Amino acid sequence: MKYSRQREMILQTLKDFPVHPTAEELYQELRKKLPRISLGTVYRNLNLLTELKVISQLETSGSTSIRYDARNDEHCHLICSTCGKVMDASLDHFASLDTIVLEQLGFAVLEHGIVLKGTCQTCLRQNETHTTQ
Amino acid sequence: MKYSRQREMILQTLKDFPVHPTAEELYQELRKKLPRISLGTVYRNLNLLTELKVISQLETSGSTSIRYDARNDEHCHLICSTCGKVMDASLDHFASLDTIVLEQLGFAVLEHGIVLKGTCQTCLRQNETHTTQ
DNA sequence: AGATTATCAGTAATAATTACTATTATTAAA
DNA sequence: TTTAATAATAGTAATTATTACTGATAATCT
Repeated sequence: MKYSRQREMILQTLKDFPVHPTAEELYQELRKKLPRISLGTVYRNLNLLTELKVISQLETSGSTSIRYDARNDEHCHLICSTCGKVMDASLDHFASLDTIVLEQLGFAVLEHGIVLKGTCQTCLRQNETHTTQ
Repeated sequence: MKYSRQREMILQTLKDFPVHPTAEELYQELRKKLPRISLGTVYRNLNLLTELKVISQLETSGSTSIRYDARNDEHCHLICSTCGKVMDASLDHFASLDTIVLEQLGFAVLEHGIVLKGTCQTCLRQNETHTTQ
């Protein structure tokens, strides 16, 4: 596997992206720095990096396009229904989960895809403020 | 909203489907009973039923096509990496999860999208048998 | 430097989903 | 029950997301 400036920039831009982007969103951002980069290159490298477990793909119910995540360690995603923000959370919080699944269902968990939708701290606070006024 | 035979059959066929099918898979099965049904009708009704919360869409990382689930009550999916089988599990097993997320992360969970990949009971047993032989 | 070959840009092809339109079928009212 | 209104359909076209292909470019090895 050879080094390429494009691949490096794709990975770096994904890491710097504020939200987990689609290939298309990443492509638009990349074009600012590498105007001649092609969408195919973005896809090819995202797939390659995913295979190599350098990055990962998000669980996305409904949405038709794949979103990518620069983190490769297992973690879960919290999506705020109010502001739409996607937050990362460590899986440490759910350490007991695998044990429960194994004991109660006889299923040995290897990988987690956890997406929780709800209200984030910020939106919860604003909600409180509004209702008490 | 008017009754239609097509919609009824779509829902029934989804319920009877052994695995959580894509729109295309459902379409192929439906054609056996309603040879003139169109793929657009399948999509339109699956979307409609999803909006009405009669059915739901699965969390599917990577895979490019949406899979549908006749269950509308919240539950999680266990996917066996060995045999590919998709099993349903109640969320009761993870009752503590929401509390942990709220206390430790300040996030109020409303909806769960949980997909766990691993080895199912059957494949685990076969594995044991093989290794002890 | 020169040979080898992974990677690229650009474009074409495929797959999944949605939109459009004329026709059909369900419902409600005369 | 006919009739009118309109939701839903079949069939097709269009759109969107992703992958495949090809000749040119650039990284690496000798």
